[in-house]
Formats: sequence, structure tokens, C-alpha cells
Amino acid sequence: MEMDIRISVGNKIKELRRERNLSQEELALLSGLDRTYINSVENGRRNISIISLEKIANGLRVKIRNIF
Amino acid sequence: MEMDIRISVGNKIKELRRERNLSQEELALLSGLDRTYINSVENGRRNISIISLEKIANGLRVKIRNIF
DNA sequence: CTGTAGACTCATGTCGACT
DNA sequence: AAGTCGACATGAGTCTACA
Repeated sequence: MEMDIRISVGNKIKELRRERNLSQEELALLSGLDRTYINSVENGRRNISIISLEKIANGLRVKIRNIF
Repeated sequence: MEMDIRISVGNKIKELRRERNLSQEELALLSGLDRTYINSVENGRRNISIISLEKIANGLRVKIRNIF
């Protein structure tokens, strides 16, 4: 059975953010996105675009590949 | 200098599609997206979402990781 | 078969406010 | 610090049509 990609991506972002001891607000600042949006992405409620995903990957200092 | 991710993703999709000898229309059918949309993605004009990217990856029979 | 255009609907991403 | 809400502007994704 298939895992919703919004959920798996959100979980991965949350995991990487916590490993780096960042708050959602700090990650928002680092990635140039809104804090409430980061929250909804982490919780699998948003279908993020590749440009926003790249911003988050940059904020987390990982390559996009590592979010999938 | 940074390559626009819309362009690098579009180029990669086009490359994988051609390796599989698929037309844009065939890929559209396999992935459940509109042909004209596939065209604009391949040409770097659209900021595709992860759900649509997953559909294209499925149509190409690759993992999303391999499109980045 | 590919590329583009225009018109359309609905979701992304922003922001202020509250728990 | 994290989660959610409602309003908003912009853009994703569809569809018909034509070169």
C-alpha cells in the first residue's frame, strides 16, 4: 500500500529539522517561507512545489533527493 | 551558479521519457496529467508539485529521487 | 508529435491572530 | 514552540484550439 507523498515528505522534513535542533520558525527564516506554511507541510496537509521544497532543502542543508 | 530547478527537473523528465521511447501524450496518459502540462513542465515553465511529480515518476517507472 | 495561447477552477503560499 | 483558522493574491493543472 502507498504512503501519501505529502505525509512522507512532511515527516522527513520534520525529522531533519529536529536533528538540526531548529524550530519551525527558525527553519522558516532559513528557507524564506512562512512559518504556518512549514507547519502545514510538516503535517502532510500541503502539496508543496519543487521551488518551495528546494528552499526548505537549502534551509536544512540537504539535497532535495534526501527528502524523498 | 544555480540552475533553476524547474529547468533541471524538466530536462531530466524529457531525458527519461525519450529513453523509454514515449511521446509527451503517452507519458501524459501513463501519469494521468494533461499533455500540454507535461510539455510546459519539460520546458521548465512550471513549478510542479510533489503529487504531480510522483505521477510522472510512476509513468516513467522511476523513483522521484531519480528526477533530481 | 511538439509547442504555445487563452480561459478556467481550485490549491499554494502569505499574513495576522488566537490557543 | 507548535497548531490552526480565515482572508487573500498568485499560480498549478485542465481543456480546446491552432501552427
